[in-house]
Amino acid sequence: MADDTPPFRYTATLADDIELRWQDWWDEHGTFETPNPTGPLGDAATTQARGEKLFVLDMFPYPSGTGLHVGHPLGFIGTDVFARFKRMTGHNVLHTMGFDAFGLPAEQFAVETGQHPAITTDENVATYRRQLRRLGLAHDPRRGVSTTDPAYYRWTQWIFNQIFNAWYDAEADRARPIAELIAEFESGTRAVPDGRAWSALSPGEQADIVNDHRLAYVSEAPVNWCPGLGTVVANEEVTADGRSDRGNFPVFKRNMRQWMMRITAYADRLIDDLDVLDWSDAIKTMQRNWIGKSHGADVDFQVTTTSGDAATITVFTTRPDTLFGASFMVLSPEHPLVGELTTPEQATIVADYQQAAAAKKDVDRQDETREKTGVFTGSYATNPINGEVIPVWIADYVLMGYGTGAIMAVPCGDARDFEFARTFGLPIPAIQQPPDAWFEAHEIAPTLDTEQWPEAFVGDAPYVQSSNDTLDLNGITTKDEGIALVNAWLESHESGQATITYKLRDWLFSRQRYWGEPFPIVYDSDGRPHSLPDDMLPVELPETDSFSPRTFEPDDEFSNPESPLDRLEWWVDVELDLGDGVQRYRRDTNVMPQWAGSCWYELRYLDPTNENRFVGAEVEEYWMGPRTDQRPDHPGGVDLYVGGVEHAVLHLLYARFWHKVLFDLGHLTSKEPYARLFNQGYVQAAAYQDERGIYVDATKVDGNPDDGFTLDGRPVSREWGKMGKSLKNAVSPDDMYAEYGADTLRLYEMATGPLDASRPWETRDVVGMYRFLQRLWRNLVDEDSGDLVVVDTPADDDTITLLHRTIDVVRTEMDALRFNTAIAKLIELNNHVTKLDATPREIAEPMVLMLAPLVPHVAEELWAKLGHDDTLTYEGFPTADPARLIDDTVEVPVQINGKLRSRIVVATDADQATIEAAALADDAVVTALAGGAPKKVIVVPRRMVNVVV
RNA sequence: GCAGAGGUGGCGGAGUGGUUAACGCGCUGGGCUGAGGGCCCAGUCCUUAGUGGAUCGCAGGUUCGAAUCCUGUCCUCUGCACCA
Repeated sequence: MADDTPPFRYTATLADDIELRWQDWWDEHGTFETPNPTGPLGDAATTQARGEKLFVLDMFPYPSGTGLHVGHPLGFIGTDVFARFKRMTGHNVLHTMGFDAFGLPAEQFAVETGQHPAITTDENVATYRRQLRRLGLAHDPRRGVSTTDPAYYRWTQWIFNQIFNAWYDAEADRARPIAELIAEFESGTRAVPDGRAWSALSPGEQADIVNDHRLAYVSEAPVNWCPGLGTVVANEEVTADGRSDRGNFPVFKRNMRQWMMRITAYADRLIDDLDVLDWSDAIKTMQRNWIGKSHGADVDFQVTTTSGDAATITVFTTRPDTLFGASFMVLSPEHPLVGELTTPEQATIVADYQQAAAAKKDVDRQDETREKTGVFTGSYATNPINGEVIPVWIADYVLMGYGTGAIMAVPCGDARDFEFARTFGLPIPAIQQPPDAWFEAHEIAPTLDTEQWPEAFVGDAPYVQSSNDTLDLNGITTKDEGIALVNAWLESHESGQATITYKLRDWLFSRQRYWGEPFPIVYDSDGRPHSLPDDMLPVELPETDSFSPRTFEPDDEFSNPESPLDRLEWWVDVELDLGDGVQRYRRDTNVMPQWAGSCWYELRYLDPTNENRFVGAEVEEYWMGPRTDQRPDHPGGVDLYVGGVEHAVLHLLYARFWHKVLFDLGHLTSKEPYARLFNQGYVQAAAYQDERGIYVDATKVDGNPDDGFTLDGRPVSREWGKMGKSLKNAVSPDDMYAEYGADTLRLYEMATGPLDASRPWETRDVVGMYRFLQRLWRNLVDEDSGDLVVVDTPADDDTITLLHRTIDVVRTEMDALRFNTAIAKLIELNNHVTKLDATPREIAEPMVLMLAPLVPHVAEELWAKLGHDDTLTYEGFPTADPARLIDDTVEVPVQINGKLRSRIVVATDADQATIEAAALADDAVVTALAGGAPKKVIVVPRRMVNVVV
């Protein structure tokens, strides 16, 4: 900077001074502390005075070791602007931020640096807090919880116990305390599964039955074992190509004894309640797809095993109406009946096929482009609906993990079955008459001879060749009707039943890692789990230096998980009195997955210091209770939740599940955690790769799109990607603070586009918003003296009108989270003020207030210079005078044949005839008419006139 | 393949039946300033320079009038994917 820069110009240095000063002021005055109606943070009077409640929430940030980049705070700034705006329009706004600090990446970072994860986590959190504070976010600092704090995870463990000590009553369609289940067994109102009397069971047998009902249960089941991570992971954490979400290691299906959460009990409610959520259809669709509910039927096919016994193959189908077209069956190679159905002649070929299928990686098995493969078992089954004897095959396109692991193949109506039948020369009977248009599209004449069909017909069409002695579908045209008739027939003939299946599996909840919440569970000498009572919580994570998990070669499928906690014999072995006198127990050595802490954090924000309850009942009802005043079916929950789409199925599904359990058990009044979800876009940035395809540091690249890009003289190629460490294109907010200040950064991020759109980061564009703030500053402050230059003389009429129009638009746009257009309007107003001889106070004050949510520091500073001695946080947002929104006269475009030819000025309330007369008198129109009469004149008052000649 | 979102100046984006292109960046010229930077003004599709013409992925259509509505088509992004 040169010496002659005016001392009070709005420079980065001045911005830095203003911003730090106001951040301290806000902290000292507790400006952003939000009162609760009651409880530890209770202040009923202030709560009342602040106005209607509003809970604004950002997705729980995970404090990574590399600190923030400018892409992270996009949503944080958006929620801050919105929350500040709402404070100024009479709302009691709750907005805070804590940290999701447990989990794999924290632990991996700790392993890399050799530091204990507790230390690195604390450092990372401190860095995040510093960087976020520097942005001027108006968070209530008292509520910023961390999941790694024992005072926090004490309640995470308490919630686990609630889930453990609950079961799902399918009849009541809700979770209930496990004690009520035991009471039902004891009283005999609920029958014991094997029919014996409850009192006849040993205590151990009783415990096993009860444990089988719990919402959190230990089970030996196929799980995703990831040797590269040394832990099992949930289905949701496995990518489509069978690798781990974190680390991209191979994942293997293995039977292991693990903790599961019975999320499947909630499948229907998780789908149905999507209807009452204000979420995007895209996210709702993703959740529905993940839950994957499909209606269909289980159909029983009778077979005779090679040893002559009768057996039943049950298949699941969504199209029982096509049963008449089932011409063969296909079992998964892993299906338990395969052995008994394989004839000696086929034994070798079947065994070979099974072996080949087992050896295939999931990746290969899911490659749909490959040829259909499969082998015949040698056995035949009977189609229950028409008595046809059909061959039983095995093929790896049928998966054991879905439905029953067996399908009936209806090749005429299913693309895969069709392809399979063609490949192996199996019959393809037609059971529907496709419409003529279908044949035309395939350029063949209509025929039921499927030999001529190029592919399966999938859709609604009249059934043909679909009848037996007691059922006739022929002529029926809708599949719903067909399904209903076949289902009824199957049930009355005891050959099957209507049923529903889900793709959703129970949630695998345990991890063999160190950096997570320990389970509040111990095992007795029989190996049965017991939850620890409240007064033994929290179960603190034990101190140890050996926090690294045992990991394996990523493809070492048959390795076994070893939890770091297993090694801590002093901690694992305990003597406790759980009611039956002091006994020895072994602690559970798993830890919870990272999702646990984020399943309920929004509830702890409400009442972070409550030591008696995870959240006070009245506090929860105040902040999250159903807003039936807004709409009758409002489920309750956070008023605005902002975050990226990447959590569409993981976090959002898990959190909804926990919330519903807590709701069922009577701990909450809201039945959903997040009433409104808004998905922000991402900040993308140019990333560069060298000739080897390795990403290089984007800040060191020279060049431009026309001449190409280089690094140290060598060419590099450019692409756009999500900003982050892996693409080496991160820009730190610290650099932006230093160069322009936080207000400029905030403004730039909000101005580059609507909040839900992804946008490229261009550091060189930031200067535009910096200049805007400089012009704003100069309109109010003398750059040489620092004195206010605002005058108390009234503003002229045009300026006042512009002010009110700006207020009108800015209010609407901010309320709708469209900050980019609000900023554009404010720039226009400021540009107009720039042209005035002096800035009238009656313009300056509302302009500063309107800018306050966006650029709070400079707004506070100007507000103070304008003579106010308190923060503007709770000042009323300016209100537009409706009379100022309408002019006396209006300029109306005059079109001739739809082309703009002239403009006329008429009174705003002029009637059609007056406007038409004025238009016809216009020179351009007179010329165009050349003395003739117009064919037609269209007049839209206040909008336009169109003269057709 | 299926589903969803989207294609607007050199760039990010406004505008969703009525004056197309708000606001910002970049670029060009001029002015102020000792240079730099900054600020101010004008311009930035074509143009024979006209109160001219074209234009919102492409092609049709509806309408007095289309970026906006409809049909088809191409492309991009996101999600799902042998799910029975």
